[in-house]
Amino acid sequence: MPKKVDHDARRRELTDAVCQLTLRGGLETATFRQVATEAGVSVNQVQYYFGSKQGLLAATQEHVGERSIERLMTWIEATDGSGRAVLGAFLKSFAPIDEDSRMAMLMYVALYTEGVVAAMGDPSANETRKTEAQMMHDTVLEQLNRGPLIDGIDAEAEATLLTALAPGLGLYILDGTMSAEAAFETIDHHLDRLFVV
Amino acid sequence: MPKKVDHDARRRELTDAVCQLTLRGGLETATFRQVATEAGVSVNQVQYYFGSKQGLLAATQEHVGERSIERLMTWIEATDGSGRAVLGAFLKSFAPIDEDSRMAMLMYVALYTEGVVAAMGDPSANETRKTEAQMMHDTVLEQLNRGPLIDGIDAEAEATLLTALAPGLGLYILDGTMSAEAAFETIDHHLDRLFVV
DNA sequence: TTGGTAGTCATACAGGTGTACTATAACAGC
DNA sequence: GCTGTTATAGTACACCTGTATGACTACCAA
Repeated sequence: MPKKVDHDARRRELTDAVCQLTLRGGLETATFRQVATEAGVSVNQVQYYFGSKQGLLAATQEHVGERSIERLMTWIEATDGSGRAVLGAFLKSFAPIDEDSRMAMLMYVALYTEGVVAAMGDPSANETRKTEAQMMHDTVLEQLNRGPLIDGIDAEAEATLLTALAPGLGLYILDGTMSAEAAFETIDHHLDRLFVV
Repeated sequence: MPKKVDHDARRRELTDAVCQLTLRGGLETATFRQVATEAGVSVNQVQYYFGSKQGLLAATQEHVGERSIERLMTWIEATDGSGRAVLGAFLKSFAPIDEDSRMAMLMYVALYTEGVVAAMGDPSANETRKTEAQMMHDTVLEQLNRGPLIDGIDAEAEATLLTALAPGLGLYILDGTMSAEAAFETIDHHLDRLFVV
């Protein structure tokens, strides 16, 4: 048997380079040559581990998603476990407040357009996104249903609102239009209206 | 004096071609040659009217913004003029429900990343965006203050929430995750909570 | 009619792109 | 130590990018 390397680790180094470059100069600067230079390897190594540019970007998207989930977990672990606290943590985990989360959001937006465009030509290409959105909605709804909710609150409708609110606020934080504190206040203020204190 | 052409009209034809191409294959397919072909003119004409690629994209962004404002006006004119109705129209005008508004939102997202990246290197480059966000917030707040609001409603906090909610919902409509009807219901449902009926 | 400028086109150029290909180095098993 | 597979590097290729340049056309003022 020949030389053995940790493929996952190598791949992650390279997708990290993609993120770093995107953060500095946008997705269009993440070329094979730039990625290779950033990671300190040859151009061919990028080909070798991903096959094509599309493969590289797909893997990057995947890795960013995984790290976002990890980040969410730490947010949740820091709570008291109540429905309201877990929900708050979930929503706030979307906020781009440090380099990691900024990068995640930026990458998501950068890859968003081509995803939408691709979905127009081939609707089945959008199934992953739909599934994720459904999961997000369900998660929010689940925590809402743990209550206790104020009388007359429509959990389903609130879940839809919160599911859209969180990324909306995230974008404003990302572009420097809103402070993270203001966004968190907005979330808390609205949760105050839903949960019995 | 030599031949005279309507520069604004020519420029708009070309930026329209950029939008059309972006809608079909993403912003990266909107090259000088593709734009020229789409508009049925020579490559040089694009140079002649915009000078550089950056000039073309900047003009495109501007034209899309202008058309969004026009679209908003038609939404508002269709209302009874009450604070609640105008606010609802304002928020719903962000929804990408036809080809025009879909294109506007897609272009906005496509140009968003480089805007954010540019703002990192040069914070002053973000002033326009900040001004627009402030104007949006003020507009929402103004209509809220026309009331009549239910007792205890914090208009300032609600303005921030609605300002983030509208584009958040818009993104879900754009990527096919949510129907426009569901988004409108979400907006109306929340406005019901703010305004006295 | 004529001159001069605005507009238009075709083409050239230097540089960058993703990818294919070939050759070499490193290592695990025999 | 040898062997065969994996990993890595270097390079070449065809194509596309934005931009610069020079020639040609259409028009209006004189």
